[in-house]
Amino acid sequence: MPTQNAEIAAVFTEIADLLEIEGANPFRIHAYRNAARTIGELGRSVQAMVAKGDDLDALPGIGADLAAKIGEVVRTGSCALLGRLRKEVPPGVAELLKVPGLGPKRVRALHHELGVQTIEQLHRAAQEGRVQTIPGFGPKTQQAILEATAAHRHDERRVPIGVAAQAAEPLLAALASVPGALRAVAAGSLRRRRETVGDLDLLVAASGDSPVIDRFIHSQDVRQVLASGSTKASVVLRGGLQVDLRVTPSESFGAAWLHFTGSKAHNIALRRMAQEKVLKINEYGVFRGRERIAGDTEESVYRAVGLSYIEPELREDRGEIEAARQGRLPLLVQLADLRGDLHVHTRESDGRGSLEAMAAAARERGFAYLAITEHSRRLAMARGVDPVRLAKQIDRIDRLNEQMRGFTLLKGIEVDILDDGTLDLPDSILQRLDLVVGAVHSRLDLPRAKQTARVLRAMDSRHFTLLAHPTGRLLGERPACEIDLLHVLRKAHERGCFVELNAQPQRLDLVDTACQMAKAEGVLVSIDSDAHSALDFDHLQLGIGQARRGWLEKADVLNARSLEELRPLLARTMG
DNA sequence: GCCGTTTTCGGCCCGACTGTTTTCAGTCG
Repeated sequence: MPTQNAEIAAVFTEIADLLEIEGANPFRIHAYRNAARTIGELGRSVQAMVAKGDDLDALPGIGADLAAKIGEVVRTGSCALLGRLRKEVPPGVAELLKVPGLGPKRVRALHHELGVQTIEQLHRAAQEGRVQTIPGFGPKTQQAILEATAAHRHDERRVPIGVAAQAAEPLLAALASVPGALRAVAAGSLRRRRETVGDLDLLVAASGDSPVIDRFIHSQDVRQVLASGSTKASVVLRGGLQVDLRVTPSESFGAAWLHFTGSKAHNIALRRMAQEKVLKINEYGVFRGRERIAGDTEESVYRAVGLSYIEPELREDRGEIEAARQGRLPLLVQLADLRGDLHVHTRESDGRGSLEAMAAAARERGFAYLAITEHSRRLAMARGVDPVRLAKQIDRIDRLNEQMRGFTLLKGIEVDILDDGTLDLPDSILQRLDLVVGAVHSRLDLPRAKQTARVLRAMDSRHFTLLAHPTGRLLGERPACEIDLLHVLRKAHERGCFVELNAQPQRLDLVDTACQMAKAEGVLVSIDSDAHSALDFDHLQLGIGQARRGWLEKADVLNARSLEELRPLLARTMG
């Protein structure tokens, strides 16, 4: 199997991490990170480009040196620089960078002064009070480290769904091409679109003599084979992800898919229903006595127990079985329902595409509108705009809109909600916009009452339209801030404004249960990419998955509205 | 390490906060 772009990106990311701990030139480090991002987001296979002899240094941020290193990684799977760095920095130390509050300097100090090499050891050192003995570390830092490492240990094995989905794609393609394989699909939490995935569960329908398992365990991506039999195999990929593969005959495909999709709680509830009807469900089908009465499709299994088909995203035993029984399952929102995107950046702030390029990309996806929402001045690092620059962009958008037919750019801003709940830009400029997306980027550590009051005050602004990434959480990196979401949602309903489901893979903020809460409170959810390049529109698929887990239907989604329907909804908040 | 030149070396990412200081280093977004 090919060297994935993601693997090359991982090599460069690791190099950057290790260089950082060594205290290398920050711009050199940045070059490696930038290259990792470019390659990770590239729509084409870098390996294929190397094979064709394409000029890699034509890619932005890739020069002669990095192009050569890419070639090296494609050929050998690694590169000499990484090998050298790994010898100099013990394994695990780079992991310490993931602990919130720890950067390269502190990691180096912890390693040199205390010999700490793993998050586990760091946790113990903090518990034993050794961290605060290092110069520059005090009791508060030690306490913060203690809490952060405790949280980190909790879910360290799960990967974000964006990563899992990307890993699954080439595996499924390879499996489907094995002789005798009829169909290869994802199951498990990936198919249920959970925001993080522990193991990848893959299912292949194949004839009995198909060499699916053999090909799978001998593929280049596999680092370790944990188990391998005639119908299932478990392996660990080079990236560390565990993959469980099941092979099933096609007559049992539906039952197997249902079984391995789960969730466990959903399956148990289903089997209980079947028992009442004197039926038995397992991964091979639905049985009455010895007679197999269903199982080739999932629909047939549900039908056999008197239920309509339940979408995978709902299969959590959170009321979906009762809803199916009563025929009141939601008709879940789909990617194709989205008519536009209300949170997007261009290179005017920290995005990478031009206004025109982002508009073209949105249009290409069949969108009717796109809101341009740069950061505001407070976020200086992201080149946030001040009123003067924003006014210029407004004029540019007006001119651009005059040239376009059937597509509209909306004038917006992702304005910072300051510590006291005021907005980072004056009303005089906000009133010229079609929508104002408000976001918290600082002081995510405020106590619940203060954080809530801060956001409520921001919503009091007559121009406030949409609350971006409402909890600020970053998967595996930063927990959600303390905030009373119910209170915020009720305020949003009262003010006629909206909340966002930010579809960035590391955010997916709101969580599924909060989507349900928004729906219950009558607050429309905007599913936005927060795109910083044209490729980021792909993230919307993840947002849709999350929304579906939150039982959202087309009618619950703000940007599933046509422009004509959207305008008055935005206007209502702007008066 | 890349880039863009006034073509071969200097600029690239900056403001605010926190905790630890006694004037600032480290981290974050």
